Amino acid sequence: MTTGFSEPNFSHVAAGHAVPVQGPLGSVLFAGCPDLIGTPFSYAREEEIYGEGEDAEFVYKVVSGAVRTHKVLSDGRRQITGFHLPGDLFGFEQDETHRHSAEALSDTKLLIFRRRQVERAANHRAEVACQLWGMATKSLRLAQDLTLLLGRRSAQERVASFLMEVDERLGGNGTFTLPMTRRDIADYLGLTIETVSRTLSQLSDEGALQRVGGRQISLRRAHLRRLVED
Amino acid sequence: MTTGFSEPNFSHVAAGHAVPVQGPLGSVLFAGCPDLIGTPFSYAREEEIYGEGEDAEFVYKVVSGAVRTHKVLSDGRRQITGFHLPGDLFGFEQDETHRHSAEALSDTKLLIFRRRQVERAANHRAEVACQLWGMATKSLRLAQDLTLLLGRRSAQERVASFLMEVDERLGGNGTFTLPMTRRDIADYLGLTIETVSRTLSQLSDEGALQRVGGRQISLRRAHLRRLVED
DNA sequence: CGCGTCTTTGACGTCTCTCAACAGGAGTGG
DNA sequence: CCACTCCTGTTGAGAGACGTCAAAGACGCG
Repeated sequence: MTTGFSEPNFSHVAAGHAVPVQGPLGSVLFAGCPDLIGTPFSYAREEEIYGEGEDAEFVYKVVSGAVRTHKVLSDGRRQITGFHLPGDLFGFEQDETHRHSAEALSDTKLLIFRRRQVERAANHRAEVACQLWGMATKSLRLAQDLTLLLGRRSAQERVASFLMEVDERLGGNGTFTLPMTRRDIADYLGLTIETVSRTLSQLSDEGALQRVGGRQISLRRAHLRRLVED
Repeated sequence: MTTGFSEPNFSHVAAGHAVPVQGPLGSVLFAGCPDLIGTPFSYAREEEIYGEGEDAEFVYKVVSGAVRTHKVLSDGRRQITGFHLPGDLFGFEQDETHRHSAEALSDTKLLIFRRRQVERAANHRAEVACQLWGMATKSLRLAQDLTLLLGRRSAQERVASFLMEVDERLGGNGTFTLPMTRRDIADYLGLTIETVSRTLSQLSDEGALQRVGGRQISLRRAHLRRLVED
């Protein structure tokens, strides 16, 4: 099942992390709209891209690196609503302000678009509006998958499901390095870092995966799949 | 319980009531597109509108009544992903099949649109595509709010937040009758019916609300608001 | 009135959280 | 090269919130 990574939002864009980064002028985002050329921009690890409540002036597309978007309560509880990898578009809002925050997981390159320009293009070109509609629909489906995960799945199911999703997004060969900390994982899965850590140890003991250090993981996918059957 | 299987007999209904189309909220859906006239259709309480995995041939707009959409796991665990009230559009998918099920909470009237027709209209008219984009974005925002609720809020916060949301969507005067069962509430909030019931009793004991029978509720909104501050 | 469904309440179990200590790496400076 | 610190991750013990199981009350409907 899906754990809510936002996937590349336009099917004609090459899928996965191995997207060849086209030069800023070669971006196929909003193809056919030469006026919608994104501006390249770089962010350092843990750098904030925008904060909740700020004016939503720009829209962002990941070129390389990774981004998380999240919401926070006043007492510090945090819920990550999505991880965004190369090819993903994020930061769109209906209102004038962002309803969540966005930060770079690692050193990250983005393309930035002026929201007003994108909206104007959508108003005039059905093709662009349909792309945006499709993007929103896809994000919605991912959010609803996450809803099921958070509302009805155990800690073990959440972690197993998460690992399989990461594997898929990062190449799907069963071996990868987690690009985020335990805290990010916990705040995405609605758990604590201790529960995430314990669950990983338990999965390792059961032979569902092998670990090298904290981040590098090899999955036994058949084993994991049995744990999250729906 | 539902015995009647809803099989939208299109031509029959269309013949019966070819009616001008306008939502009760006054919004005209797909204005300026006379070819996008929805067909009225009625569903009984608890009747299935469509099921997970079925072909997504139609899109639906609520005229009166209420609808729930949900996902289920093979062992019966259920997560309601949304309640849809008059004016809401639901049932749109990116793929060819529905990723969740939809049922009528109470006797419900809908407008049914052929998905292909809507998509064709969106492809030609930026105005229509923008409407669809806006509705999808609104649903997305609600889904992300639910994500935070499920991932990081206590049972009391979930129930209190839910009650305020229902109040708002049902007029916002603080007194209303819940249109759904405890099971629906529980499956929406990621809790059990016992926990929902106990939490309601507790809120009542604390003076945060008053109850008449099982469904009718008067909120002390100032009190409730303190419980869900973010 | 009788029956089924929905809701409430109680007793108990358990999964996850909280609090706390410790281990392993990476970076820094002596 | 080693000592030190910071940061992330792991593990343990105990607590607490919510779930499970069970029974009884409330409500609606034929």
